Amino acid sequence: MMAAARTRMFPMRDYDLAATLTSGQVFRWQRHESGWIGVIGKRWVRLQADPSSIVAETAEPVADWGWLADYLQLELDLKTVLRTFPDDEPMRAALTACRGLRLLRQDPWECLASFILSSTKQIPQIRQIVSLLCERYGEALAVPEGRAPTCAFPAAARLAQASEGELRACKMGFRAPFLLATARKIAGGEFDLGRVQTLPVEAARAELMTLPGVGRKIADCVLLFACGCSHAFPVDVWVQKALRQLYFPRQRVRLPRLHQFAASHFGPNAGYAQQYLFHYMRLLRKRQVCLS
DNA sequence: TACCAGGAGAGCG
DNA sequence: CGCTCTCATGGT
Repeated sequence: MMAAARTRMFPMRDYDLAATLTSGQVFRWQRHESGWIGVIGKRWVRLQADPSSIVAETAEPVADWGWLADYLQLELDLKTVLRTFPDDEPMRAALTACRGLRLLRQDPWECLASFILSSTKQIPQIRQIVSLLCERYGEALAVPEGRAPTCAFPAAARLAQASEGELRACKMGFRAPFLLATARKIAGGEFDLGRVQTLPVEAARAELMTLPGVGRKIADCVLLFACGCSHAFPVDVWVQKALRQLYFPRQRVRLPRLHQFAASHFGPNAGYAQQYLFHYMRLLRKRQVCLS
């Protein structure tokens, strides 16, 4: 048994931490000097990546780092996942552009709440809303000496006590009543997020979609980013654009057909492939990738 | 200024 | 069923 320590080095290859933390699956990580500072559960965490390892630092000594290995999915063999992607031109381009991109394993409530806030918002705005929410409703956390104070993501029970007006003051606009109603269903025990994780994907999706403000896309985000359903394939405006442009050029294809195509074309880790397409499209827009 | 953003839900024919 | 409109807010 290793002694409890505040830092730990994990040997790791093929892990692009920057791409992973900025690819629109999580909204709280901040680049700081040469590393990343964020919160996992009720722990302040700093991550530092180099080509062969990830070094983690916490505020208080840790004996069992399993929670971090789980969050970062350190034991996942990326090459095995990538081999299940279809060998077509769009995927090859996305793979080249996004080498080392990973999927995290998030807390279901934080993921659900964050994506309820995500609808028709740009990622920097989602980050701002989530930041305000944590600052105003989250539990204060221990941080190392000299570090800025930070808070946990607020529990459903805490948000359930807020008023719609207070939530709107966090700049979430028309999403406020959705988040509030969902928080109250979960806090009141009317909806069991833990049980959803034990259901087959289709049943879990249907269950999630009974929550206010949760449609197909947000349900799929929770399934993929928090429940480990690597087949779940969230289709947002960017992924729609990617699928239409790359796979159905000059055709009129409706959303249900895109879902059907995605489910059959991208294999058992379709959701993983989806994240590569999403990130690839964003890199293209920012012109940070070569087209040829 | 006009348009768009990791959508969902309601109303319409 | 398929389409359109609305819902806040901030960025380009």
